Amino acid sequence: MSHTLGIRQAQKQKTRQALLDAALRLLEEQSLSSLGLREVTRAVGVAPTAFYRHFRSTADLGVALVEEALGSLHPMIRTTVSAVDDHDERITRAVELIARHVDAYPAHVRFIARERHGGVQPVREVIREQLTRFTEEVRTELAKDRESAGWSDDDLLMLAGLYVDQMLSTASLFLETLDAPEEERRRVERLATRQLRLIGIGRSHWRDGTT
Amino acid sequence: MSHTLGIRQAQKQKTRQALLDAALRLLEEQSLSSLGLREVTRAVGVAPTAFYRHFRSTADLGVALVEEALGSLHPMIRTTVSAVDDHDERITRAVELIARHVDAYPAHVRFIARERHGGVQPVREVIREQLTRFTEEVRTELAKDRESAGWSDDDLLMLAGLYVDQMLSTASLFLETLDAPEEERRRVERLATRQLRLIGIGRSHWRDGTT
DNA sequence: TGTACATCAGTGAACGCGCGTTCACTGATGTAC
DNA sequence: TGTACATCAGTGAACGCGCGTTCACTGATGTAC
Repeated sequence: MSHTLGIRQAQKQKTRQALLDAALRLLEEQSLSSLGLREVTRAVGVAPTAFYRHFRSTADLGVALVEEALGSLHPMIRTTVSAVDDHDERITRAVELIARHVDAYPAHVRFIARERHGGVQPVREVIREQLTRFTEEVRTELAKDRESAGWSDDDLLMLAGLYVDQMLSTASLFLETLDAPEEERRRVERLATRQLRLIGIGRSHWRDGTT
Repeated sequence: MSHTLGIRQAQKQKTRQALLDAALRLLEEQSLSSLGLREVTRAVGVAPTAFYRHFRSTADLGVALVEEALGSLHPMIRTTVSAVDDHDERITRAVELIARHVDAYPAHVRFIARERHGGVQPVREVIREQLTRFTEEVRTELAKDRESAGWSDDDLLMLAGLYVDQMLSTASLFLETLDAPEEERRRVERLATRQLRLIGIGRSHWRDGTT
């Protein structure tokens, strides 16, 4: 830590983070388009006007939350998809990774699922951009497999899209098992594993006779 | 029409439908949890208090919208999935059906995509129930294929879930192409077709060597 | 190290506004005879 | 067919409340010399 922040900057950061944290908690039970600025400041214990020192609006705060939720996820995706050679091993790892991520950051996952198609346009847009990046990163990793020889970039992107959709859908199912018996969670794990396996089988026989 | 409604009942139905239509239009640019009762009645041109003659709350209206959006879809799904024997033909038909449905009812589709993970619990719940029904219906249709011989009910449900997820994701992509050049729509058509085809290939090789 | 001035995160009062909900009502429609 | 009463979809005034935003402010932190 060579360049320590001044006291003033550090305090500002702290308040900003408190606003983000409070908003995320409030968003577990409502959507961004109904989140009030006063609601957030009340939860933090600062004056309503303090909000404007950090964000222009709740939509602006939402954009910051997207970056907090998805920004740090890229390296993780990358290493998981590429990690192993054995297919079943890779699938098991991916499903476990998703389960652990949902456990660790349930509010972030719920926020993304909710606002991906939510009522706040700039937030939808920035989520879409991040998911596009993810899909392209997955394609890059898939391209490295021996199995991808002869695949067009376009077909690889199609496959990557299928995987990303599948991961989001699985994350959303895991969210619903947070307050459910362990049995439910194992059911979802098994379902997601088989779905990924079926996609993998489709991949390995893609254009078998047509090339 | 043997049992005509009385004048009073007919007028009531008309107002109720006007409220649903106005709400659906307003929901194109916001989510249900921020939709105001006064907003809806203002758009229809009735007094705010008239709202209570039809719905207990905007959440209640949301539940009615889900039934309007998804209730009538079951026979359509059923016939499309089963219709044809040829795989590619079936896929082409399904993708076209989705495209046409999104064209005809964009606001309904957007509403379902938005509120599926939205901030209003009873609405989420009723959407989940409908989607579960769809998945089970798709399983029933898949079970009729010759190809499904030897498949467990559980595996068929897994496959049906994959198809339903895929259809929702495709509908959502088509939504984004409504104001885009025709070229974009054809791109989505092609993407969805290939993804469904890949899943179909996975299906036909499922457990090739393990049974 | 000390002093004088600049910066700026957070304050608190005030505003106008639209919200959901209550209530007693009106008058067209429905029903019983 | 006509009359007397019941029903009930939609009205309009009123309420208390929390909202987003403005503004001049305070006082701790930062900076220049």
